[in-house]
Amino acid sequence: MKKNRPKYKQIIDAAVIVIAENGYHNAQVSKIAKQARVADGTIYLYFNSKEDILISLFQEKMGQFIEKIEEEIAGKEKAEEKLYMLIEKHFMLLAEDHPLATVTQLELRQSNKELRLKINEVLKGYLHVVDSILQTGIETGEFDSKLDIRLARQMIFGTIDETVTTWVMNEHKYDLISLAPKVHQLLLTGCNGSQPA
Amino acid sequence: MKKNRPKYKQIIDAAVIVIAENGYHNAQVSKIAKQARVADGTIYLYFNSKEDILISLFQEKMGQFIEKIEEEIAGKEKAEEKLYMLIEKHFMLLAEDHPLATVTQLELRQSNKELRLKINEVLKGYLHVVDSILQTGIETGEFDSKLDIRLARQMIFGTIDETVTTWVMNEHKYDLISLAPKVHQLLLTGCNGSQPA
Amino acid sequence: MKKNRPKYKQIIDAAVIVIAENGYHNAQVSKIAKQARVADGTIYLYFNSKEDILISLFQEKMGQFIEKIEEEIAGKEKAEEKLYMLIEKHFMLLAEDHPLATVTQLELRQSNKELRLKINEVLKGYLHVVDSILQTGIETGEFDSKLDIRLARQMIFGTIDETVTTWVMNEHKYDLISLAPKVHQLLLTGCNGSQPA
Amino acid sequence: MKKNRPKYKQIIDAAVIVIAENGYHNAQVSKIAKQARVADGTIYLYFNSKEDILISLFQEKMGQFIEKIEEEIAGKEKAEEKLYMLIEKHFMLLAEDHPLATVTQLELRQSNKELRLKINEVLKGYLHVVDSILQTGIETGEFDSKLDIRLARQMIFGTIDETVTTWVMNEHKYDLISLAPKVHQLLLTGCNGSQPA
DNA sequence: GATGAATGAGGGTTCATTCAT
DNA sequence: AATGAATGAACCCTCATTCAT
Repeated sequence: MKKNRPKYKQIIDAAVIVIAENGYHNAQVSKIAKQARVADGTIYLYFNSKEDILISLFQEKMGQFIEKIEEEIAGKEKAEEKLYMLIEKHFMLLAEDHPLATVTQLELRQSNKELRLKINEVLKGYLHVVDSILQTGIETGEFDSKLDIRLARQMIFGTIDETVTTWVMNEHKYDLISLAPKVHQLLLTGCNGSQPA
Repeated sequence: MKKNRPKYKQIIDAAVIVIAENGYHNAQVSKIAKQARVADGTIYLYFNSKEDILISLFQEKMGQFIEKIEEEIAGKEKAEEKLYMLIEKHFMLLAEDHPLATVTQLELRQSNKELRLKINEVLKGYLHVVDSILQTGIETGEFDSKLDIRLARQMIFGTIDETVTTWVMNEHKYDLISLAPKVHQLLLTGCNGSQPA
Repeated sequence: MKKNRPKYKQIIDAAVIVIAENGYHNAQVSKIAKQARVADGTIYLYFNSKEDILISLFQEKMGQFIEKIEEEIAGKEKAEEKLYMLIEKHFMLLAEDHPLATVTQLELRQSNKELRLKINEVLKGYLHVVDSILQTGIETGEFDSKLDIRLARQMIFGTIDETVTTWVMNEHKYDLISLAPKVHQLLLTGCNGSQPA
Repeated sequence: MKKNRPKYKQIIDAAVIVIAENGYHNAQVSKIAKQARVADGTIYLYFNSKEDILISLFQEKMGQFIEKIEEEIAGKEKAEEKLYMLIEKHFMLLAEDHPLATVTQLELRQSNKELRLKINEVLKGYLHVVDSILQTGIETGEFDSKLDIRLARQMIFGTIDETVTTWVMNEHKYDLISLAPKVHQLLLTGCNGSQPA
């Protein structure tokens, strides 16, 4: 299995650094190879194409990302708490890895439509987590039973994503994690609907 | 003034179509010229560079976009109504111009960081409109006075944007405009906070 | 006759200035037109092509150049004096028109082989003047009767030309005209051969 | 070291041939690559730009040129003999490589001012050789002690250069080398001044 | 497995020239 | 005669990918 060989991760980590430092359009394969301390040709022993590196990067990183969030959420019972953990962990994981945040929020979005569709495939895992939180909330009666799950999911993802992107655009110059409570509050009331608290 | 000559708009409209059909990275200047029925060199009588076409495209289209929304909003008094018009008009304008929707939601985001920063400059006009709605709502007592305007703005823009992007990603195959009431409802309760209605 | 219409000279003078200021490769037709205060298209009422401007420029300027030198020389009897006037006048005419000097010594030499051959055609007029001086010198006994006229001519032209080019390369920062006596002395002894003075 | 790999010389030799055959302005990189039997991109593994090819070409060829002349001169004691060897070797080296002669005398002079300045840098090596001959001549008493070295150097270089250029312009149709004795004679008396031989 | 030299297709831009007004 | 907007051919360079070693 190629994914278990040390150079596989080595190349992906190199790609994150190179893209964060140089931008998507200046992240040539040869730069990634140099950063990973392998020969250009070696890249192609582990990946089929440059695009494959980027998809794998996203899968690998987003996979860990979702796993960690799921662990965090599993321990909570109420949807409200789960939502809070989702937001906080999301912010934390990106706040502690600036290059990754830059790559996922800005650089990887410069890829072509085809690649973005594949990335969206990976994102579905994240959206399932959001859905399950909403489902829990409806079952526990925390959320309005008439809540449109698809729209609520778009609101939650859209708001969190926009918040992180704005933070990255502002060059990480304020504290992202401390925004979690307010974002949580905003989204929560959105999901509550007009029902009494 | 170059912007008033017919070929200026002709080229921008051609650019929207070519980018929508071929994707950002396959939108060669020569293709845009052919679509606009002008010679390649003519492009450079109206624009300084390919990037300049894209920035102008965004400014031109987004400028009209914001203008139309502002007209719509001006007639309403309550923040709630203004917010509704913002969402509905936003959806309508993009629903009636699929190529433009594809270009603004997917393709133009593939541009490099520098171009994206310029695009953000243009977007500020939109965000000001959102801010003024929020301000109105706080003044009329419709919204929670402790509302964090920056976060609320990010929620509103993030949600609307994500909703449109998802619709585009799904190849416009369901009706976007009819989502307006529910999105409105979601965002409204988010802004209301826990105060009684 | 096109050459007598005022715009003809106007364009040629503009060309000299534009080439001197911008260099041969940055002397676009549109720049020359702007400098001459005519429309781009007007150029082509007076010249067949850009190359034609350059050839005409050289013919016009070099024609006057040779005329002036011939006038100066006609008044002298001895070859030695004629040679001195040739050198001094050559230096003077270029020293008093720096843009022309830059254009003829540096910029016009960047033209293609074909143009250079045409320029050489024009130069023949100058070389005939040199030849006639040499002829005079041989007839008066001032110069060695076994002198190879072609080589002597190349020495005279080559030395004068190289001296001017070096002066232009050094940005005209020393006095060219005052070099005339020494250059004259050098060339004269070269022509004298080993015969007693 | 790139300069020692076989393709480096291969490309430079191809450039000489392509420029000689097509002229400076028709010597596209792709033509040079084809002549050198390498891919276009390979050129850029050895040179930074097209201009870099030309500078390297001149340095490489002129470097060998000067070296060979120096070897020849070192064996002679009298300035007169050294001068003769300079002229003869200069003529010989160009007479036996027509493409190189065409390139150095005609084509490379069409380059822009910046490139020409770099070429002049290389030419200084040649001029130093001329200077050292003049110095020798003054020390041995062969040349007039009041000789202006700068002007004499310009005469020598200008005469030789003009002689070669004229020969190239006439498509090498007469024998260049056999002109050496007469050119030598001309330049020698120029340097002798009026002193007795 | 690993290397890195070699490949070659692809595109934004310039500018001499034309021609309808 | 004069204009200047429009034309479109031409070219240097980059970089993802390959393959002989």
